[in-house]
Amino acid sequence: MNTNFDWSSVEPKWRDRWSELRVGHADVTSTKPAFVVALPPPNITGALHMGHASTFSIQDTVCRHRRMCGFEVEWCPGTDHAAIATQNVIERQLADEGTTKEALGRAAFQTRVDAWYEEYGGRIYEQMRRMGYTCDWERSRFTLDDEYVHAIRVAFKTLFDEGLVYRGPRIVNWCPRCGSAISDEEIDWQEQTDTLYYLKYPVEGGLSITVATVRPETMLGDTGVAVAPGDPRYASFVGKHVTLPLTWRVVPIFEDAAVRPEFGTGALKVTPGHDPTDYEIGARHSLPIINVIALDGTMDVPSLPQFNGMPVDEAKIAVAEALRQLGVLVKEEPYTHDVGHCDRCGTVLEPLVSEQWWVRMESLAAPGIGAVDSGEITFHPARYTEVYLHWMRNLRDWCISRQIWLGHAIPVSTCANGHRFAWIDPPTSCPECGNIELTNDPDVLDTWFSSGLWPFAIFGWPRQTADLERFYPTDLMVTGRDIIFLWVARMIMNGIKFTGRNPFSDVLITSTIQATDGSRMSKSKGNTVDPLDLIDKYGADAVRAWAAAVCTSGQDVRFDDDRIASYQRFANKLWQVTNGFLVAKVGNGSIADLDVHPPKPETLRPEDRWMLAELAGAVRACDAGFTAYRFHESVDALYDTTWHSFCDWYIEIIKLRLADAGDHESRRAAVWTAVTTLDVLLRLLHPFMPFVTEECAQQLPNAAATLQHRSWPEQDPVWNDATTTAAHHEIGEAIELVKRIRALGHAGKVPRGARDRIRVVVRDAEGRGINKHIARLIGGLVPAVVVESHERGIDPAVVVSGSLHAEVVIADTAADASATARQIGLLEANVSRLQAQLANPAFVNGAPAQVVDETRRRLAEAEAQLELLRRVPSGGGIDAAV
RNA sequence: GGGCGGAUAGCUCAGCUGGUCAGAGCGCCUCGCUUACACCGAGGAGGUCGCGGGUUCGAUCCCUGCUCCGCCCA
Repeated sequence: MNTNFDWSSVEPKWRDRWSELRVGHADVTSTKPAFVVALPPPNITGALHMGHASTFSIQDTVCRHRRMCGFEVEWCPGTDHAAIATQNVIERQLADEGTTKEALGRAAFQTRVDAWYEEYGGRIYEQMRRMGYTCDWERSRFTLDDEYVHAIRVAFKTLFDEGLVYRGPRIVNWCPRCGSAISDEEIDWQEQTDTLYYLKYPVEGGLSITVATVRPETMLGDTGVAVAPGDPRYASFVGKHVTLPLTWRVVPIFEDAAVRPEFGTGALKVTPGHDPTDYEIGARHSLPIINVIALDGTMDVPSLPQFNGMPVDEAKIAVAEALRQLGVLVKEEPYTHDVGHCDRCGTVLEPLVSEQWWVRMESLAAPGIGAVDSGEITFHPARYTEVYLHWMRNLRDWCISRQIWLGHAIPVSTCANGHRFAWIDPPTSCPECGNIELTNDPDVLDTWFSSGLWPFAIFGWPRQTADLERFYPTDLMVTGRDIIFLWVARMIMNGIKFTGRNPFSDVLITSTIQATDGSRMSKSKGNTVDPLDLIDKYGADAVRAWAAAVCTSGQDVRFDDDRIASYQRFANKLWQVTNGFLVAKVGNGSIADLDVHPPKPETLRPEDRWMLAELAGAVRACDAGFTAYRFHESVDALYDTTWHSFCDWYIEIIKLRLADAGDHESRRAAVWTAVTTLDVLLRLLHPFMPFVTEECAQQLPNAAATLQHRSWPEQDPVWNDATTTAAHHEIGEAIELVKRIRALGHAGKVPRGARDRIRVVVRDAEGRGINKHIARLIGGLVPAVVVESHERGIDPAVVVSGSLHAEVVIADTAADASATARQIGLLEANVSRLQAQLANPAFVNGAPAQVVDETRRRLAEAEAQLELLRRVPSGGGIDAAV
């Protein structure tokens, strides 16, 4: 018989149960207050990775919590068509088959895509179910759904008609492999070491000026040389002209603030056609733009056939060599810098000017800034507020067109008469002139354009659906910080623009999961961790609890097997105390035997109230964690209370009472307290560890079909009343005393069967015996016999805890004075420190009275304890005090 | 170049608005297979809280400089 928690058999059972009960489904007609989360849609053909596991787990935890708090929770899941990523996959497949998408044609290519979606689509949903997520699966959305496409077209047409979307030539980040523009936010910057070339250009009047560049091949497209304003080295050059070698073009020297005088020589070659900064400089000085690099990443310089058609890498060498021949290349040195790569395929990006669709951001950004600036939308942790605002205040127009085949076609057509118009339903004629010869725009939309509509498009916008009415705006957005710009910002701007409302009120940015060594997890490095493997190894509960315990501090988190394992052991501990102890032992194997009629408060023993007070603390800490989005505080408090307060102390304390069948009233109070405590803890833990808590709760009396139907625990007045507070203090002292007795070298090592060799006398501060109940309780916890007095002439070891102290004697063994001596040493150090503090008039006068009083109290207590420890062992006459 | 975050026990990390805040988990050492749990229990060792200044009666916690990591923006 397996005596441990077996998640592999328990998890499928509860997944099915939650599904049957439609736990995740929200009733649009419910009268409960709504709590809504829009799941950031993962790629439809992707696999669950650690980033998903952490952000999704937290969303599920919050949703489960809110359900128990009485909210109608809508957690709407969905998937993204991931155009570039999917197209890359299909293209690789085609390459393996020795063909290309162009050879295949659009229609056949689409068939391949559909087959791919068919085969792998929805796989991630299965993986999410394995994590125990309670999304509203019945409302799941896909960004290629007809209804969603409709929303995208309406949004686009609105922007188009208002002039907020335009088409025009501008510099873009071009991926030669994908054959498409990508946005600034999709650049993967990688550090690499190249050569910095110093080129000495002739200047009119026999002078020369030297520029530094890592891209000599672009000099074929240079149209100027810039220096920093007021740079004394070049003051006399400004206004003169340079004759560029090779092209023999004559270009001006001028000043521009973008030039960093300390870089290179302080003179910058300006290539508006192939560098974003240069493009802006060129615009400021009306420089011509010359394209010298084609869309396929080869040189496009027909007038220089020796370079024309050459890949840029080769051209760089060739141009440098040609310049060297001319004596223009005067110096080379290694140079390390960041180079932009396509974050989808890793190809080095080529900045170049091309015709694209753009969104004017200014008027969209302003209200998006206001919503966060005013506090209507709150970021957690708060420091991301500034990150967001800084980005929003420096927005450039957003390139939304992509030259790929897969995705949402840009809903724009042009008629034979040149009228260009946006449409919602595919048009048959020009709305302006009726012409029926229409040409559709060949580009597709950036996927972030479509997913930026997510929080309202999922509920049917632009139609005024019941869902939209009920569930929008949403409440919480949980995601990683890498997509604050790509996504969160766009959702906020779009939400305000199209619905007039903020799409959510709170944004929780979770930490990034790093590899064990602190490096970035990536497939190419081969250091990724598959969450499904973790589930197999430790159970979904452990993975989820770990995610919650670790992923909300805002700091990056290193993956840690051992830490996850600790939550797996915790799940086992919960299962053991429930099934192995309460049900099997206390209940004699049957729930029915767990007599849990509420006892009269006066029959509760101090230790019962101690447990309830600890429980109250757990509820408070757990609630505080949820409120502040600091879930590790919740998890830590629940872990500690469950394992240490409940299992280590309370259960151990009541074992004697439970064994005493004669005292029904006491037994009932203990069973009730234990079951009540466990029931509350299970409910508190359920959002974090849903499987094991369901399994355990099912073993308790009056179980509901699922903990999701139970209410969130609220504190009972009894947990916090004066009697309980006093009991908490009293038992706390007793527990501390037990720890100190155990810490006596001998006591800890005496075999349990020989406990009568150790005798303990427990007394209060005045040296009187303490009440029998507490004495018996202590006796049950230490391997010793508690007696009323020692025989004359034996020196006991003494330990002290608050108002209690214990004198310990071990038969046939000299008293271990070292523990006592050590405690004396600690107390002496403490006393002198506190005395010094109180002797300082600046402290007594300057510190708050409360702090001074507390310091005095601690000093008095330490002195009293010290006095006791010094007196008793040497006094010898222990029994005289009785 | 600008900005943000981090530097606390051997490891991974908690420590919210300065006054028991020096903690947890894992690892390690010593005991114990005690009738829920060896996926366990009891006990223990281990840190001048990166370095230098400063503010304060008092700083891991505030300010400043420095060093070393990581990230973002340019």
